Amino acid sequence: MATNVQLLKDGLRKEGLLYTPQRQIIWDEICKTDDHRDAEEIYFKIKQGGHKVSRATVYRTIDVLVKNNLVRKLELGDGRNRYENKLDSSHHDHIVCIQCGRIDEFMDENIEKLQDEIAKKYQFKIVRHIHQLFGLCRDCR
Amino acid sequence: MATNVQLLKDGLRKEGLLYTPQRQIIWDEICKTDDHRDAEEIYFKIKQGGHKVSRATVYRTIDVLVKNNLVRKLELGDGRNRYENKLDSSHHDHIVCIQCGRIDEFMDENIEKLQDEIAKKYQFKIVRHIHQLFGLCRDCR
DNA sequence: TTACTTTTGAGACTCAATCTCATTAAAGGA
DNA sequence: TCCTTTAATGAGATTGAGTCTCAAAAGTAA
Repeated sequence: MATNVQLLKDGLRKEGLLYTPQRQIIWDEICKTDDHRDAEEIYFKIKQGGHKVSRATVYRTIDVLVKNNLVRKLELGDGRNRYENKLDSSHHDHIVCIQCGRIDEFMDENIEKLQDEIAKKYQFKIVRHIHQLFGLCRDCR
Repeated sequence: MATNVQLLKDGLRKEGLLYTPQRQIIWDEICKTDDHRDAEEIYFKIKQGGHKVSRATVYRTIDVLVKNNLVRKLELGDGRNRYENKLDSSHHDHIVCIQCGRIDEFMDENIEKLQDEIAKKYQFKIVRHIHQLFGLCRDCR
């Protein structure tokens, strides 16, 4: 956990933000699992853990972490954003089971390259992308 | 517009739903442009056009049209879904300018194939996918 | 300590989307 | 045609994720 503390401190300093107990609690909670959880879940887990951090602070801090590349934001289009820590931070996209909610991660060098070509063709400077496959996983089909 | 009427009627019949003036008005409005508009925009355009259709009916009908493959739903992750008619319905994905909101369409056979391979590898049966590139368009970079 | 800045918390607020339920319209007999 | 049944509509209430407000608390620097 020690390195995680430093990661957070560095990220905050870089933005000119203060290091606070609340921000550490939130960052710790997000680092606890590799799940893809929404803000509400994270908020309640912190509450359950006996810590007192307000909902507003959870949302605000998650935004900070996303901006500072410590957390990846997952937009599944169902109205709730999910978040995952980027501790083992290789880029990947997601394949989601519409039945059971299972989320797997995939990464394909060739797709990434093709994306770059598309960007060039349309003269866009890409800053991020979303690539999600939705379907039935092996247990649900 | 004649064929559009038939498309709607067929789609509705297939689902055991009734053909109604409201549904026709909504479908007409969506066919009017190739823009990517949100439900609220479509609702107000109908209102402006002098027709009276309730917001609830607009939302409900759009859902029906999406389910019946007459309309494509675009989830950009900004809390508002966009819709476009699938009259000239070749599959495509979207490249979005985060500055001016411009939305272009792209399609890459190779990416589609790679997706299929990923699905196979993870043993998913894919039913839909989202692939969006976000960045700055040539006018905004 | 003092003066100043940033962060936090509680709850109000926003806004797209959904739900409720009484009313209205359509379909299919007889 | 009228009657019965079923489906759709409209107005407005409700939901729910997320944001905003602002007074209080905590941090910073001198």
